[in-house]
Amino acid sequence: MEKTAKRPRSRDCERLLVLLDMLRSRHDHPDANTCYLDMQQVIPGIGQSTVYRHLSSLVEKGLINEIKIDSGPAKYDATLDIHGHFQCTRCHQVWDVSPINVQANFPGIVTSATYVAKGICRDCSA
Amino acid sequence: MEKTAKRPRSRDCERLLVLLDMLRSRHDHPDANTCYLDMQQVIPGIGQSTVYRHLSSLVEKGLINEIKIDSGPAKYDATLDIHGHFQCTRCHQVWDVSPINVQANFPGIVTSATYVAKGICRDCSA
DNA sequence: CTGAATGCAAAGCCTTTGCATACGG
DNA sequence: CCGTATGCAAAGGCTTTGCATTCAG
Repeated sequence: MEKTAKRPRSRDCERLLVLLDMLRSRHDHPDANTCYLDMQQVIPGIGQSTVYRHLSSLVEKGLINEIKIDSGPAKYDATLDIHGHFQCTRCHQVWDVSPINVQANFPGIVTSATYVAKGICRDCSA
Repeated sequence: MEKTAKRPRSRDCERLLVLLDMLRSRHDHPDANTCYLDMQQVIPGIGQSTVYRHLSSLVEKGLINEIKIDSGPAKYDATLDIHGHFQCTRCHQVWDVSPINVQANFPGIVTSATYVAKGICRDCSA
C-alpha cells in the first residue's frame, strides 16, 4: 500500500518535543502551516493533523501560547513572558512591544499572558 | 419575487448605529451570530452578511473591539477602556478582570487594547 | 494483544465575497 | 439615473474529526 505511508512510530513525545524546540528557537509567531512545513524538514512525511494535534496539546499544557489577533490563522509563540503586541487597524501589521508589567486581580493562576493593543501605527497616521 | 425580500433601504448609518447601540448596552462579549440574532429582533429580515459587514466596519473605525481568544467565533466588545480577560486553559471559561494600567513603548497611537491572561482558574486547580 | 499515535481525506465552522436588486438622493 | 447598502448563496480559509493502520510495550 502506498496510501498508508511508513510512519516511524514516535517514542514518548518525540514529535511533540521537536515541535516545542522549533517554536522556542524562533522569535516570530509562526502559524500552524509554517510549523508544519518546518516539521517536514525534520520529520519527512509528518501529517498536518499531527502538527495541529501537537500544537493544541502544547497550548493546553500551557507550554506555548496561541495568538489570534486578526482574521488569519492562529499564531503560536513559545515565549511565555508577559509581553505585548501592537496591531495597526489600518495596515494590520503586528509589532512586538517590550515586556509589560501588569497588576490585576485574576480569578486563578496566570501562566501566560498576551497584551494586544490596537491603534494607528506611525506610518499610517502620517 | 420572494427570494429578494423587501429591504427597507436604510438611511444614513441606521443599522450601523443600531448595532453599535446594541453592543454598548451589553456587558458580555457577543459573537457575530449573537449580534445577528439580536439585530433580527429590531430589524427583521436583516442578513447575516450585513451584520458581518457592519461589525468589520465598526472594528475598522475603532468603535468596537474584536476579541479572538480561543478557537471559536470572534467576540465583539464595545467597551474600549483598557481592560483584561482571563481564560482558563482547562475549562476555557473567560472572565473579565479589572481595568489594567499598562506602560509600554508602542509604535503608534493606541486606541484600544485587550489583555488576555491564561492560566488555571480556581475551580480547575482545586 | 491493546492502546496510543498517525496520515489522509472529508467534514465543519466561521467569515468573506460575487452578484443582482432595491432604494435614497 | 447612479451609487451604496443589502440579501442570498456559494466560495474560502483554517481547523477538527473519523477511520483504518502501525507500532511500542
